Amino acid sequence: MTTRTDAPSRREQILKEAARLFAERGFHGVGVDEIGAAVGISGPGLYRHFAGKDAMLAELLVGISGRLLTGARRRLKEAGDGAAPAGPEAVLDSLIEGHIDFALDDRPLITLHDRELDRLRDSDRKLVRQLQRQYVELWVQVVREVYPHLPEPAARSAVHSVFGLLNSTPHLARPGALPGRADTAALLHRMARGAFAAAAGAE
Amino acid sequence: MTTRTDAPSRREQILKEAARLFAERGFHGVGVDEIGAAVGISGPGLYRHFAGKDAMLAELLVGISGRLLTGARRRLKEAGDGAAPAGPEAVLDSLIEGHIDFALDDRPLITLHDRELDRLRDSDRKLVRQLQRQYVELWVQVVREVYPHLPEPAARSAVHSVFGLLNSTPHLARPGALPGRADTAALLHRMARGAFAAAAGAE
DNA sequence: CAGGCAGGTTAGCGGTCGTTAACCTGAAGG
DNA sequence: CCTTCAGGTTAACGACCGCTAACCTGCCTG
Repeated sequence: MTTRTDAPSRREQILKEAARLFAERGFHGVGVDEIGAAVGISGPGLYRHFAGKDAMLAELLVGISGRLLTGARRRLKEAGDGAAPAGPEAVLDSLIEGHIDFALDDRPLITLHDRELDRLRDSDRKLVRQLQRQYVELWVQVVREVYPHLPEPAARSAVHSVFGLLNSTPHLARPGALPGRADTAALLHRMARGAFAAAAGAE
Repeated sequence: MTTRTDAPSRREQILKEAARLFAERGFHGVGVDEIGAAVGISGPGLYRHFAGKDAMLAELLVGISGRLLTGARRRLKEAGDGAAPAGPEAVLDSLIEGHIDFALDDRPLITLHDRELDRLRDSDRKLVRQLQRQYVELWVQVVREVYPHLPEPAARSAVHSVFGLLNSTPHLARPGALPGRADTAALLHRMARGAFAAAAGAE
């Protein structure tokens, strides 16, 4: 059978370029003509695929938040399966690894994720915030299993701060001039664990 | 003599409100009429104080980068003075403390600092980037004094990541619902030190 | 008291931008 | 072969926005 699931399908092509442009110059800083030009069509042709410029941003942000959350849930469940369920430390490592993969592979989306949220319609913004909140709470629970005496507010602050740390990848040198992906991922992972440990240390 | 250095001087008032609005809705998302309204005058009255909207953003970003850098240099020098010069660990703590103070006191500026840089004229952008680079290099040097066996590229990445961690404060709950300023500062400080230690740990 | 100037005001211009309207075209289907 | 339709095109509209022009006004100063 010839089902080609890898077809980039124009729609996804548009979303990818739009994400890049929005991340580079901000939502209001990019015109629809530019987005069209980036995929080889021009201006209003985009309206055959999306209801409007807002709809592109909405689909991007909902998609990001959703994928982050479902990925985290999958990792949590996988850790719980198996004959010997993994300890909370392994689950935390898995969450960190997943977030790093995302931050390294989809830099533009990471940038958009906490930058253009306020440009959404109320309903979309609520949805995205809800997904984000669930993602955070999932992390908070795991962190508190690893460090049981860390109070919940401190754990939540720590999670947000570690997100800030992991999401700093867009600032880490433009092309591949830096120490290779694997090394960067390892460094970020170590720092995240170190930050959590220190958060739980003196409190 | 009657020199009142505390006069909020309209100009600073405008800058403060502009910073808040830019941080909330993005540079392109805010109109000059809104900025004017925020300080009680309306629209074009701003042009008595600034050459244009771009000039406000430029002054904000140059000001931030400059204050961060001069603050860090001052702390470095103060540590070197005195009969018993402070060790590198104390200097690093001082840098972290200064950055946290800034992040907690000027949230809108922190947000603008790495978000709207590309909206500047070439000359201003170069200046800001140069100031930022010097600030980063200053941190890198101090970090490498504390952890001498940490290679420079890793140290630079670690510094950027810690900035991401410290600059996450805008995401930490809107009003003062969270655990008080001092506790937040202490938590961030601990996490930053833990992250650096972990960065130097396995490499 | 005259004059200048700092610091406002409103009206309006010129450009840009998101969106719609109207039209075109090539490929698939009966 | 005719129709249909997905996926484009260009033209143009309406709104908005940054900025300028022209004018006003109270305060300081000689």
